[in-house]
Amino acid sequence: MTQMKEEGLKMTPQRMAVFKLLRDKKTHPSAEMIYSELKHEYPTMSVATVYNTLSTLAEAGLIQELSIDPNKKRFDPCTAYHHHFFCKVCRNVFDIADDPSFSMDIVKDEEKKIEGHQVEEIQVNLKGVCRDCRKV
Amino acid sequence: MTQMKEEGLKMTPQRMAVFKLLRDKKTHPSAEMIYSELKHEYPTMSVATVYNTLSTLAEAGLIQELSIDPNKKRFDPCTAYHHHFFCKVCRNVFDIADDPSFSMDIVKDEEKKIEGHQVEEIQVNLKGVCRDCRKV
DNA sequence: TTGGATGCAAAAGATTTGCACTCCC
DNA sequence: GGGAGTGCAAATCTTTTGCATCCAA
Repeated sequence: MTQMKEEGLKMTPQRMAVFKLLRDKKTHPSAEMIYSELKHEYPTMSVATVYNTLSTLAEAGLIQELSIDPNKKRFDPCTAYHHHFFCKVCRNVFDIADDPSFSMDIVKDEEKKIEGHQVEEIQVNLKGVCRDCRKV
Repeated sequence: MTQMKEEGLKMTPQRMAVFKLLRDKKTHPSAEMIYSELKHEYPTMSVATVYNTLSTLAEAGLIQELSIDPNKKRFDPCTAYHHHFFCKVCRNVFDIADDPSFSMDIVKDEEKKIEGHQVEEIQVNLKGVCRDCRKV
């Protein structure tokens, strides 16, 4: 939580609540999901604040914005490199460990260029049906 | 273009126009971009038709829906496996060849499961600043 | 002929914006 | 005290939906 202070961000209750909720959940929630959960504890909190906070935290590199759910942005408190799996049925996002038998060399070198483009970020998105939904 | 017929889809002028435009452009346009371009040639075409057509073509496997632009869905007429690069400055999407030094074994096996999840689709998304925007 | 496709407008869902007020540093 | 952060509502942008009409097969 002190990482926020290190980044020069003001430690407001709202920001800490968003950051904490993101860390406590493994669901990679969207802004709306975060808002729904927090408004019980912080009845005056507004959606705008949630959106503001999420982009501030993402810019500071404390969280990661995922482009895996086709309908909305999802957020991950873990910025270490790993893959994600999106279930087309339940729409949950799962973390996938960066197994060596299933990784890319490129990711080891953040400064690498590809076909002349400066790569700053890599997201590996798997989609399908998750283990829970397959059973149904 | 005959692929549409093979998939049992009606060959309407609107569908053919969307499919053709997608093939002629390398920009991986969004629905809105496609609509803007086509409404000159087909003044009565509606956005709904563009959206309908895109999801129909995607379901039939003739095009691919990309989750790389955080703000909107983008579409790719090439369904062969390859990576994509998204420029945060100009917001263009570039194709990246699936170089062996930069690929994943997993993609060779469409039926593979990962951590119990059934994988149907893989998208590798690179983000950063494209070669053209770096020069500016 | 006829069921699927289209066009239109309204609605829904996600995100942003403007601005006055608040409160962290 | 000052400026960043917040709350609220309205606006914007993307996508979906309902329904009457149309047309490819």
